[in-house]
Amino acid sequence: MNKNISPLIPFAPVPLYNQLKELLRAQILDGTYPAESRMPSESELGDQFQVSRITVRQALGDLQKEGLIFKIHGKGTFVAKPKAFQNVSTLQGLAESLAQLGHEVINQLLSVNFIAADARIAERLQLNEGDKVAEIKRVRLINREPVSLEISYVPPDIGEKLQKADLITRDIFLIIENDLQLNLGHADLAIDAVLADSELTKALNVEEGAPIMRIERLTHTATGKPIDFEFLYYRGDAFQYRFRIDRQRASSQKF
Amino acid sequence: MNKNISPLIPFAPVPLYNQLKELLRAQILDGTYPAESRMPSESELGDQFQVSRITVRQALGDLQKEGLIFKIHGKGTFVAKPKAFQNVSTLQGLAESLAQLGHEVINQLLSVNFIAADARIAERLQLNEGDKVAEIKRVRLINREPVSLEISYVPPDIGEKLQKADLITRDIFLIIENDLQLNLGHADLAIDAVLADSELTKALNVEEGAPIMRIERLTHTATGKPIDFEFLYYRGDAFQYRFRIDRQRASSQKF
DNA sequence: CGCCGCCACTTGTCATAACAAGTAGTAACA
DNA sequence: TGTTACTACTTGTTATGACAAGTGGCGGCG
Repeated sequence: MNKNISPLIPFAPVPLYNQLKELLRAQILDGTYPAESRMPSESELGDQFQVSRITVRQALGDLQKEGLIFKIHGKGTFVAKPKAFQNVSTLQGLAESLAQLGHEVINQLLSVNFIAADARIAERLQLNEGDKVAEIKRVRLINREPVSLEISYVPPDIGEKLQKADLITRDIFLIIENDLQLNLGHADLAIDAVLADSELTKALNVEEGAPIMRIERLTHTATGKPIDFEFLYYRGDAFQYRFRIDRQRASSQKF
Repeated sequence: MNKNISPLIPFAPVPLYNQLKELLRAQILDGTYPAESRMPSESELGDQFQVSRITVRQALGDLQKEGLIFKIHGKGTFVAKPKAFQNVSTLQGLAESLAQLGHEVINQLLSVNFIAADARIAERLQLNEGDKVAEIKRVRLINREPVSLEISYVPPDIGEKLQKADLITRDIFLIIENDLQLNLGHADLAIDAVLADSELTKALNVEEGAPIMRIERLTHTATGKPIDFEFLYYRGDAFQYRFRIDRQRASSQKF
């Protein structure tokens, strides 16, 4: 019954927080801490492994970056569900194709405003015209060059929580699924091409009238409730390549 | 001449480290700290803005995550070059298409070994057979499911530095370009299909004989020196889609 | 001249401590 | 009964301090 003896070795070549991180990762994967369950508090973990809270936070922070756990201020630390969002991936794929190895991808938060929903937004989110919605504007930078402007409309309660989350480095869907405890279901998309207006010229650093690809995306929860209505504007000249999606052939083909 | 008055406001609704992060980001972008230059040390920044080193490190850590700066242990903190790696992106693109919004992508470090180069590795890296090379094995997990095994061979000096870097959360090309100060040039690739052997079955959690797509990639520095020879093994069933790359057409096309 | 060791400086790790802020349950009060 | 206020818990932020470890320069010694 020596389970309480700390397996963490001080002064080892591996930092304490790394040892703790791997230990906790193993415990999460082997079911010691099941999905959705609350983990011990930071202080408890510190007592248990005889390390300071700073060390615990460093380990937990890394695990959160990996998506294995998530935290809620004032409540605790929880194990994330292994499931992830499946549906829009292939559509987003065509936008993200440039964001590959070696490219830095940064999200820049332009604004978060609470406005009255116009007819179209209200209809999509199943609200009444004039109801308050949160409008989040973000610019995605690849190689420090703006490539897309993303304008999202979400119900005000969701908007407030998103506002407090880390919209710059964390993925918006991860935040919705984990921190907000909502399961995402499907998304409807429409794609067309437009010309850059004044807002787009400023945000994307293109000339007025430049070709812009617009993606309209309405994301639903697993229960079918629309939760996130967005417009994604991509610079046309950021797409040097177009992809055609073919159903899988056997294998072996050269370029 | 009030430039030395700290613009950071304690007790503001925005945390100090966030204010500092944005301030430094602005200074980097406006050229106060040019690319490649060394920034003030953490202690100096702390003195300058009257905050503790922990706060400075939190701000710098976030900026490093964004790829704006990089640190070298014992030397200092440096501004990253805006430039990024261009060439292999489209090739990698076909592998990463699943790793889109809402999918958690984790790199798991299996092993780092220093071994004697066999004939093929030696030839590719322009070494002599039997010379020591570093072998790095990583598994890429998407949605907590293993999808690819990546085996990289690099010269031993590079390998040692990579070993000390954060291979789990940071991109290997970013580390090579920034921390190691090497400019990447082009990459040669070959793609074929193989059957899973015992190592692959274990690493990728597939059955023996399952179809595996293999990508052989030799990455060169800007000066043409081969620096990274890798085998990327992707689960065949992880590729529901195949892409064909076409040169850009004007715009506007439907799916 | 070349090598080695010391020293100053840097980032990395870790402890202790305090208070802010969010959450939730409970007790007191109207 | 309902609402408010308090309290105990959590994570978030920040300070101070210390030592480890990596880098590079400088000086001394062979």
